[in-house]
Amino acid sequence: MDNDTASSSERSDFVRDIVAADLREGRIDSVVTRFPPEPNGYLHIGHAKSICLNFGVANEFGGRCHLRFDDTNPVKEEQEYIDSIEADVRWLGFDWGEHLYFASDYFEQLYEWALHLIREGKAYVDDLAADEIREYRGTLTEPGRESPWRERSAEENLDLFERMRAGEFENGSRVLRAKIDMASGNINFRDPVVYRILHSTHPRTGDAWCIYPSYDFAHGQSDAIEGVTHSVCTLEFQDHRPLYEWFIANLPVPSQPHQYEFARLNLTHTVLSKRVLLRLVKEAYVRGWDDPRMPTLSGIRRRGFPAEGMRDFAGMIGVARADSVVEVEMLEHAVRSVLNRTALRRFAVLDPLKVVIDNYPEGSSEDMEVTNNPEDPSAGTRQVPFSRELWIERDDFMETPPKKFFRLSPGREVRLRSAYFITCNEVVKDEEGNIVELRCTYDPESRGGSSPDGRKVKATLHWVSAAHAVPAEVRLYDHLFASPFPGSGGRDMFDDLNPDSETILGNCWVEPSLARLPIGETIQFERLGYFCVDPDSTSDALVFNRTLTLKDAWAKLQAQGRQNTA
RNA sequence: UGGGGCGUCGCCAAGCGGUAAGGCAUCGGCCUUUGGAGCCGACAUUCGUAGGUUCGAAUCCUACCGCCCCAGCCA
Repeated sequence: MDNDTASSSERSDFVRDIVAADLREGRIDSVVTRFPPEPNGYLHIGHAKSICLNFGVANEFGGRCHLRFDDTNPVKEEQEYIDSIEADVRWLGFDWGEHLYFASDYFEQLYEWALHLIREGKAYVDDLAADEIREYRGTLTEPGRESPWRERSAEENLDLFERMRAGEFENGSRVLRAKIDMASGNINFRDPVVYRILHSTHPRTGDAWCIYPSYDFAHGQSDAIEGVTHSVCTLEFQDHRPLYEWFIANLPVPSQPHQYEFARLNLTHTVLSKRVLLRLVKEAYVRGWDDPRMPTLSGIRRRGFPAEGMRDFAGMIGVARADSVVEVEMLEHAVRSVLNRTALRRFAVLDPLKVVIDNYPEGSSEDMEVTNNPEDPSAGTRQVPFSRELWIERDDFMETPPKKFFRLSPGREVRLRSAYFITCNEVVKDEEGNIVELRCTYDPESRGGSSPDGRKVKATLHWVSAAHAVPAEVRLYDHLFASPFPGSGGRDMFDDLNPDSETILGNCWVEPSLARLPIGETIQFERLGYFCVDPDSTSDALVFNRTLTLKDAWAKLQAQGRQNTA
């Protein structure tokens, strides 16, 4: 398991500080954490932060991390989500070993503990309807009122609760509530609901139960059962911590876990909300949970992001308690940095322009040796066929080049990467004046890409031999949301969706070796960006996804120019 | 206006009484057979504000200001 990237293991944060101190001062013998997803959707980048934290801490301190599904609400949960979550955590690079658990494994024990509370006079069955409970709860500034059913006898409560379990009552007709303090400033203490009636089939327990524990009643006790020492969750659960502790203190649980909260991840141009992601999928704004534009782990995987980049990112952003919004550029940097080191370089032309080399022998071809990865000599070289007719990128040519355009133009000589120097002599156009072909000559002495006379050239272009190239579809991706803060300023988030988040190019040519690239491997199209094969590919129809562009100084210049003239 | 949190560079984030790490972004320069990568340099006299304690404060105290979370039988 490659969990110890430099960035994550060297960094410290308040959670790691607490764990280190607890270990050092003997409060615990070994650390136990858990990642507790509810299987009601797919995991996203925000979850990755939590996964890296929980598994990372366990790995670094020689403890263990459990994967526990918080499956206490059967109306929203599905087996599909359980399966995808397991696959995503594994993909991220973490291993829970034998420690796969489900809150539903503890339903019987939780039920016993509910009985315990009733016997102690610390819980009661309430007949109030949901809206009445809300009314009785009071407001943020006014205390609540006690339910008329609050003082039932333990016997009556026991009888009613058993009958709730037996299925005698309808959904919503009664709940079990902890009896704490209706006047507490902390609303979680105003007799929180502990069990509700839900006649619903559960993905794991089927129809064995029709009452289900609430999050507050299930979570801490599950931690206690598993011997979790540090129960790490996000900030919105801070107010629940006193309740978490109340249950632990009032129940005969086998261990004393503690809860710690950190700030959840927010990313610019991105929405990390299961509710919104579910809507994007259900209302077909995207093609599915694994659409390459989705911030889900399955989405970024399909997009070509390496798990290592995701982990490095988690290490870079740190863990703290202050609300924050991380710029996506940081994630993109982490991904590019891994890919620059590992991705094989290949040639592909996305918007082809024909080049004919007049002085190159007709009908012949030769193999050029091309470096696979200049960052990694051990990646070796490959042979790429070269011939008289080639495709180059349309925007690598300009008939009347502006000041800082270094690429090909009439009369100008450039290098074809790892091949020859060529000079453009003639621009061929159709009746409408569109450039359809460039007539060029090459310098046979410049084979490999340098001239014996030491002649310099200002640009290097990528190319593909027309006779050998393989056709492909290439899907370009950009931020799903055009605004850095979707939905800010009172706008509807969905109005901030980027209409150009996906651009499909159907007329691309890639070098022959790409016909056999396996799904899941991300490579670099030289000078263009990182790409991977999409699972939509078939043996005779290649489809590539653009993972990320390369940083592009020329594009930036152009953008600035456009801004200045606008 | 109840309760709980948080405020250090454009964005993350170290710092835990001894005189502001690092990363991303940005801007220069070098180098380059990817306008990629790499390299070098610049980038907070100041830590929400105002007072106080101290030889010394981002770190301690007080007050104020701002932002976030909580009124699901969701998690």
